[in-house]
Amino acid sequence: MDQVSTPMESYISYMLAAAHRAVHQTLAARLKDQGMQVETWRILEALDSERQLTMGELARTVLMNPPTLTKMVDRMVSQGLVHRQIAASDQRKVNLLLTDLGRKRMTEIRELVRLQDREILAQFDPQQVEVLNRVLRDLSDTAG
Amino acid sequence: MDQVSTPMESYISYMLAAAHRAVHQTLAARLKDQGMQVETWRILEALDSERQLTMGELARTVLMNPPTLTKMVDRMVSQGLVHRQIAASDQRKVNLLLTDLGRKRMTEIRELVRLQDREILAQFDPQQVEVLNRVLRDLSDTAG
DNA sequence: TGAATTTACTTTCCAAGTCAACTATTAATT
DNA sequence: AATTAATAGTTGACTTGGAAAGTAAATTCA
Repeated sequence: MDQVSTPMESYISYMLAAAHRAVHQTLAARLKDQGMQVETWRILEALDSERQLTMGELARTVLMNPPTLTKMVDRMVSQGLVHRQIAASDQRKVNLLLTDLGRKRMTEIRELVRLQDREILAQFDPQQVEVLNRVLRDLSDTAG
Repeated sequence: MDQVSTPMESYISYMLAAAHRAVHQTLAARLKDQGMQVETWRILEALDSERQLTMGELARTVLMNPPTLTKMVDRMVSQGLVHRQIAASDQRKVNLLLTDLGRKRMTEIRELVRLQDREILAQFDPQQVEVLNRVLRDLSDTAG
């Protein structure tokens, strides 16, 4: 795969898109074998770390727009991975909770993701990894 | 905007997605004011640097799947930004060419993109920028 | 040479995403 | 307290994206 050297590579938005796409696609392919989508796993993972996440909080965490999340959660509910619970404190809010199946699937998939992470990071030295994390974190705050 | 610190941030695929999303969204918002989409601009830019790009080459360059590109090019043709030309050497191939309008729009937008790039990179020191470029380039080769 | 294969691109059909409008609930104002 | 405004989430109409099939041209090979 010889990627032709174009001036495109001088734009950060492009380089980020390219790197993201490559990493996302390999991960997606692996998870697909397990009948799992990257975004679906991300939701499960987020629900595991913070308990009692509302739809809004979750949307921000998993980088989705609210309508997209609502529809994806609908599918996940019908797959038995999560269930909705109206918050007691505020009836407008919806808390999402993992089912046992959801937690089980999440744990399995998590290992695959960590494996890929290790494979990917193995090609860089620790300083590079540190800079990457630092910079990506700062870039994430670029937008509101 | 206080992004809660979650273990999500320990996954590279997530950090890449977050950084990409943030940068993409601010850029998209600016280009939208000019009635331009990021992907549309990317196509124009690619066509400007390499002349006589076929659909397939272009798809790889601008990080799109062929069917998606075909449809986007259809729209761009009807907007008068590009036009198709069947390659003389191989009748299966389609060369895309910038129109005068396409080239004009591209030049205008390019400045906006470069401006944002400068703003973003200003917050990092040169070594960080160098590592970022190096690492993103390597990550792009993660997938085929 | 002509049948089979590969390559380039497009189309089709269906799944998924998005904007704007909508409902319900809570908070703020006067 | 009653009205208005703001917030949380969902819905609906529309657009876009993607996998797989379709078309057509070029290439391989028997």
